[in-house]
Amino acid sequence: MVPARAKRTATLGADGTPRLEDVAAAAGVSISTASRALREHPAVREATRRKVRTAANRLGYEPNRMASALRTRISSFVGIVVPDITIPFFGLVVKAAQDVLEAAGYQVLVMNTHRDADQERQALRTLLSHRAGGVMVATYGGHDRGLRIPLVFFANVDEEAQAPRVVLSNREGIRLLVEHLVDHGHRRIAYVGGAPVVTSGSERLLGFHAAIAAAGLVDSATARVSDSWSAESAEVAATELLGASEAPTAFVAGGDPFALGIVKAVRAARLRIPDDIALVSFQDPDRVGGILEPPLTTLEGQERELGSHAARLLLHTIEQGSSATSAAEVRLPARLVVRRSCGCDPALAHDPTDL
Amino acid sequence: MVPARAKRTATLGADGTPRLEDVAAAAGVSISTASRALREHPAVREATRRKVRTAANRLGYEPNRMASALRTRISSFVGIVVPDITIPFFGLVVKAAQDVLEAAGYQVLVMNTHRDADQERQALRTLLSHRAGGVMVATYGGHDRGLRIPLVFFANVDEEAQAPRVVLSNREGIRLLVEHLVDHGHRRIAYVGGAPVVTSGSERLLGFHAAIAAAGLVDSATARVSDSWSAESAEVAATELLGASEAPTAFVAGGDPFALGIVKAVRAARLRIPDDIALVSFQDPDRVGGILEPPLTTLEGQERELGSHAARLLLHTIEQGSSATSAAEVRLPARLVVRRSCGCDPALAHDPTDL
DNA sequence: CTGAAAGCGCTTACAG
DNA sequence: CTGAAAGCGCTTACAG
Repeated sequence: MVPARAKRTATLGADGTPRLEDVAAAAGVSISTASRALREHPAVREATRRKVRTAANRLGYEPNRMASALRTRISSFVGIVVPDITIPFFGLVVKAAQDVLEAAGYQVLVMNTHRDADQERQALRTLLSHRAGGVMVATYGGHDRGLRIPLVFFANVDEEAQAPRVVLSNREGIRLLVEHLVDHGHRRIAYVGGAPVVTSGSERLLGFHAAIAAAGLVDSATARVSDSWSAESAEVAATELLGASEAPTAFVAGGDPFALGIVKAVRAARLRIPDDIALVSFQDPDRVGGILEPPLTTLEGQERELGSHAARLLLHTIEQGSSATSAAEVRLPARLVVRRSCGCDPALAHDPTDL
Repeated sequence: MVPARAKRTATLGADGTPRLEDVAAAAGVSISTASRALREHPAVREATRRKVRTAANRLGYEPNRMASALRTRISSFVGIVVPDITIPFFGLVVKAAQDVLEAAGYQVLVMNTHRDADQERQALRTLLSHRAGGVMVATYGGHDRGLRIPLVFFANVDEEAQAPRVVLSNREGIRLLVEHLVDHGHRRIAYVGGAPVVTSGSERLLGFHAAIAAAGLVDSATARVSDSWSAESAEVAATELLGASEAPTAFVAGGDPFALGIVKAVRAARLRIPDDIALVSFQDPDRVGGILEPPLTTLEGQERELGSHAARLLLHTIEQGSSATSAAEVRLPARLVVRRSCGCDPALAHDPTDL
């Protein structure tokens, strides 16, 4: 004879976790009823619901989302594809996106591509194999336009693709930076930024050329560009520019690593910022604030806005189904944050034209 | 009559993606054979294999990993639970772990707990519902000891739990830092670090008291502690300590935000590092290097080692099954990196006792 | 070497 | 209000 207790012990699933079947058995109802009760289906008597919930709690039942996703065809995943999650900019964007995506019930799969189109392709395949409900990507060119997943681009975009996107005001931002230097009286302004192989590289570079032209300055080979987005490459470029005969009096950095490299080059040349050389940057390498001396005049960081906007846009795109594949574009406005590296003393004046 | 082409067009699965069934039909074989062919099963004729592969490629077939995971009971997920992925320390650890985990065929689900035990519990439940094969956690106390998932702790550990762990040499590291200051001749040394609610907080604090005692110094309420791990809290604490009658001549920071707060407090007091006040830190807030002036004497960063060790340990634990739940502990050795904030001039001498 | 059938853990029309 | 049955897309003994 089997002891009474043994009858109570549920026969767990083969993987050791209790299944719906075990909950149903423990509650003395059918599997269908157990399923409905747990998902608050209205057509379940309150008493039954309670019985089932109690059993589920007692067994520590946690529904298998792989199984329910398979059955309902509702994915619980969304992918985010970035060059590298340890780059602070992307880390912050991903975090902001993750917060809204998780609130919507999705689990986020973050994939790093290391700025490599092949790895991006691979990441997208992996996401497809997990039947991600949608994907956010900051592209390096590796996505396949025939991909059958709702997709939104952020930061780095494939211009040709028919997909919604949310981007920074790259050109406009660089223009604000250049104009500010011009207001300070600078005429020989150099640019060090990312290579135009990706949106953030190309739009900022274009923006620099346009702004220089608009200011009526001569644009004489003072733009340097790097594939690696490294401080080292920027340091080399800035050192070279500083050593030229007609050396620049001011630098525009096309991103935080570039600003850092420029700072190092200027220090190595025993020059001072802003006294000898002015510096403004698209992004601030000193994200926590207060480390870098002097603090940099930059654009306002918009990682959170970028991430949450892109996430909401993706959610929207997923809901739409494949019906409306309009290529909505959200462009976040650029705002200048004046600090000291440009030559301003924010404590005294906010408008550099007052100087 | 159906046109010939229609017969070729596979009937896709209800979610629009081709299924194994579609590949099989296109290749003119059974579903079982298609499955075997795609997974390189030896008992499949080369010609058949080729037919199937061709069909799969033509259709853009990507196996549904949810379905295969369900069938094989082999999870494709592993979870990593951290306080906040945007904290550089955790970002780097996660990245390193992700690299080894992905190489082993897993997808990584990163969960943020915001230093909240309840959110940690919730994260673990979510991971369970996705039938993660294992979990790496830097705990804030929210994990359930009855959790049925292979688990390894990293950085922040539950001492009571029976689980493998990989941690920094917190005590030893702080001792190296304190001893170095003592070698510089300091006698009034203050500590600002994290609250002892988590391993990195408690072990470092304990390490400070022990090191001070070992050096024969008086330990007079010069240790300040913060729950928030914020630079702001450290700035307040350091300002207070600097204003005291017997003000410290040197600070030990229990983590990077604390170092930053101390730097700010010292600057605000118009004191210089290291001339007026020496500073050493468990971690370097200037991760890219070269921003902070003077560069900080710290311990060597071990994020990559921590991440990859923990990942490998988890992989090992998963393989073992539930059989061997030994609580292996890996403790990474602490190494001092002498820079300038302690008073050393690394260009002149590496051994401070030479000064 | 290949195929038919069972089953992983769920959900949901369809009956009752 | 509840249950039996089919099926999501796979894999894998079991026959042949």
